[in-house]
Amino acid sequence: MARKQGSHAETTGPRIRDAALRLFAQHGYAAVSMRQIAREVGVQAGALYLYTPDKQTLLYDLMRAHLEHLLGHLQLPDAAPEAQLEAFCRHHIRYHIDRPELVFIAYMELRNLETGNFAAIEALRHQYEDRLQTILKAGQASGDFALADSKLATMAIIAMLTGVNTWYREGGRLSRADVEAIYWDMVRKAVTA
Amino acid sequence: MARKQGSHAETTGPRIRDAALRLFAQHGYAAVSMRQIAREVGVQAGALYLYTPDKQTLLYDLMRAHLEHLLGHLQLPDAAPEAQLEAFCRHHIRYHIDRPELVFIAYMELRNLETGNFAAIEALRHQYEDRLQTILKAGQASGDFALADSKLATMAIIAMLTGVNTWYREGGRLSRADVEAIYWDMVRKAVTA
DNA sequence: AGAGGATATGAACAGTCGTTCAATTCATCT
DNA sequence: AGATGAATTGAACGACTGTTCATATCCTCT
Repeated sequence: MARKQGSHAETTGPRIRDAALRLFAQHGYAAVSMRQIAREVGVQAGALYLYTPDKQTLLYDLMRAHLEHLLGHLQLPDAAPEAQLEAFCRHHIRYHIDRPELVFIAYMELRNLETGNFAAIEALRHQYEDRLQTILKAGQASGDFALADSKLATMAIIAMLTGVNTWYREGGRLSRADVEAIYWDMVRKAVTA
Repeated sequence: MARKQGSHAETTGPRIRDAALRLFAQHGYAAVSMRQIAREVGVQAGALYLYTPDKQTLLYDLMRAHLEHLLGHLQLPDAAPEAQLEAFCRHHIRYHIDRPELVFIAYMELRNLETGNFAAIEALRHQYEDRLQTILKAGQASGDFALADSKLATMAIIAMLTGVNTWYREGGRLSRADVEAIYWDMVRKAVTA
């Protein structure tokens, strides 16, 4: 007994990642079984292993793709620190609003990564944080920003911006442009001299 | 076969909650088995059920106790909005620094609560958020604060402050008083007119 | 000394877990 | 038409899951 329909090799892979993403975000990595993912895709559990070596890699690939995409799309203008910071904030919020499930997983499931995978993801995360801290330090040096501690300010800003995903829902009271503007205003005031 | 030593009724209960707290925080609720918790306490799995009706209640009780404690200890001075906001921020940071594992669980394991338990926890969380939003609205009314949106500012401030637990480690570069002061400075600037 | 209750054990239950693999089906190519 | 190989099934593996319960032990009270 095998396939009931034609071949689906090109679509099954992405559909597995989509289902895993959705289910991991909803119930958590540990609470989701390979059989649940398979059912969602409309396939038997064994078939998943044609597309991923194991469950752990399924999680790791989702997280790595997310962080590489986040880093790759961060384009900062060759401008003053304040303009760079604005670009960073708007990029961060926009990206997070567009991919709530990926963002959620990348933060929540860190502890379910095996040692080597965890280190790789953490390295990417630090790269991203460093981009922000570099901006803040430049602003300190130029006198544009007044910060007691650039590392702490980095973490505070990222936490604040990422928090948008705890409440923002598409079609709500505020548009994405509103949200960007309001958050940027608070960040600007918090760091400005 | 049964107990090897004397009775431990008064200590076993708390030790189970401690072990559950630590293990849930480290590996996640779904990834921790009752047998792991029992092993940590030095007891067989069956004995856990003398102290909790089931695993779910173990989680729920931890989260409820945490939020009730957080709310119960929030004493705001009868003063101007800025002084109230400072008290709120310092309380929040202090509380979070002191109980990183409880805070972590209360946020991360929301999705593992059954419907009724989830609603109860969410109600407590909203109560806490409302305390902050009330301060912010008062500041808006008095002209002390300049906020585009008090609800959004509430969420932004809480996210920023809670983020302290992603990086703060006891005995690190900054003292708890330093951290409180730096965060409060950023919040004050972000909301001030 | 003996009874009674609180505390704990350890085996058992039925179910689920991630993963493997021989067998099977289908599309494509010759 | 027949062969090839990719795609998939479904059964099976041993291990582990939360929970229950008869049984056993120890402390306390009489």
